[in-house]
Amino acid sequence: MIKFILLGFLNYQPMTGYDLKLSIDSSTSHFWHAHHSQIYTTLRQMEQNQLVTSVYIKEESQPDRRVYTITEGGRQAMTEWLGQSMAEATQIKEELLVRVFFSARRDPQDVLAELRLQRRLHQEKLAAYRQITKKVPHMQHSNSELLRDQVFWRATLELGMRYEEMYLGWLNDTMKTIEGL
Amino acid sequence: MIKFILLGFLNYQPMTGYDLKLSIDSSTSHFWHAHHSQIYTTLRQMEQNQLVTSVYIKEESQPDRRVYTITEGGRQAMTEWLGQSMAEATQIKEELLVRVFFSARRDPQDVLAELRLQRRLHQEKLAAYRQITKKVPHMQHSNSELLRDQVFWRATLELGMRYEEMYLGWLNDTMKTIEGL
DNA sequence: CTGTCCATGTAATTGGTTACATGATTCC
DNA sequence: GGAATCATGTAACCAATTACATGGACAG
Repeated sequence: MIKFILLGFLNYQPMTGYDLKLSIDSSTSHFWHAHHSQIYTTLRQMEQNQLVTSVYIKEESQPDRRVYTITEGGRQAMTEWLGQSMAEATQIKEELLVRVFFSARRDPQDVLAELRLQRRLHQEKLAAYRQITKKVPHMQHSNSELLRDQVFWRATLELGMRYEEMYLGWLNDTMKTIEGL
Repeated sequence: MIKFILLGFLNYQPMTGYDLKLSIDSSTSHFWHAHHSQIYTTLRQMEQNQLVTSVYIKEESQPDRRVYTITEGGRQAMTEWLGQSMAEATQIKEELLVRVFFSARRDPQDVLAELRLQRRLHQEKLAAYRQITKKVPHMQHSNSELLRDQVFWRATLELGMRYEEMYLGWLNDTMKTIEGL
């Protein structure tokens, strides 16, 4: 999966592993994150499979960099991947729900404390999303290609925000239910 | 993670790997699923770590079964795990959002078709959740311990439903946005 | 006679996380 | 003097998926 995120970004412009890590952290990490170790190793694999090429650039007074460029084969692989629609809905993996599921025998006060902590964390996430949304419109007067991209980027942000709002509502209601026990 | 789901169920009663698979499929799979291969191998590991014990039961005219029972150590491990609250919010992994993020250059009709397909899948999920909720109240007149469990089970179901509703709303709105391009 | 249910496992591989490891520059 | 930024990698490990493998009972 991370392979296609890397191809997606390299399709815009050549980049180093480090740049890619920054790009991911500030955009797709909300729905798909990666550690630098995985990024570097995946890029190497992709080079072996001729999806990208790389040049090693010696710098003075700065660390050397390895710049990756997407190949025609890489573009094809990306187009092909986007070409066939996902045929299933993603299955959720939520550790907190596992914990809630088995929480009947726990001290309700402990459960409430945990949910309160989660509420704080999700409030922070929501606030972070809102910060990003404020920044995106600044690019409004750019070319139409970027404008098109922004529509789709915003859509992903939008889901992130609705998710956090939904989650916060659920946390509050669940806390009320537990208080009423 | 799957370890604690298995401990959680075995805390109710002794079970075989097969039973555990069925239990997971009909309950926690909405927020944490597992293949039978993982369940069987994890149970073996857990036995080595003395969290569970097993007895092999020879059956006639039915397949033999291996019944697992939780140990005192297993109970402790579960209590300890529940004891320390999660300190982070779970990070989402949504393949569809990766696809949407990089969909600006795709034919909008293809994107719309994909989202429509997703809508159908999520509608089915929501319908399935609603079916389950209808069945749970049947156990209303059971003992208070089970009743307490049900509160927490319902809470997880509730998040599942809200999630699907939110997702469907987002799909519809995103489709509208794309149609307007 | 075909498919589904019951029931259990192993093996291979991929994907992802955590830890280890280095080193210069710049800002406070 | 210390922390943060830039920049790249390897190694070990754990978790999870997919595929391989078997076989009787029973219902349609």
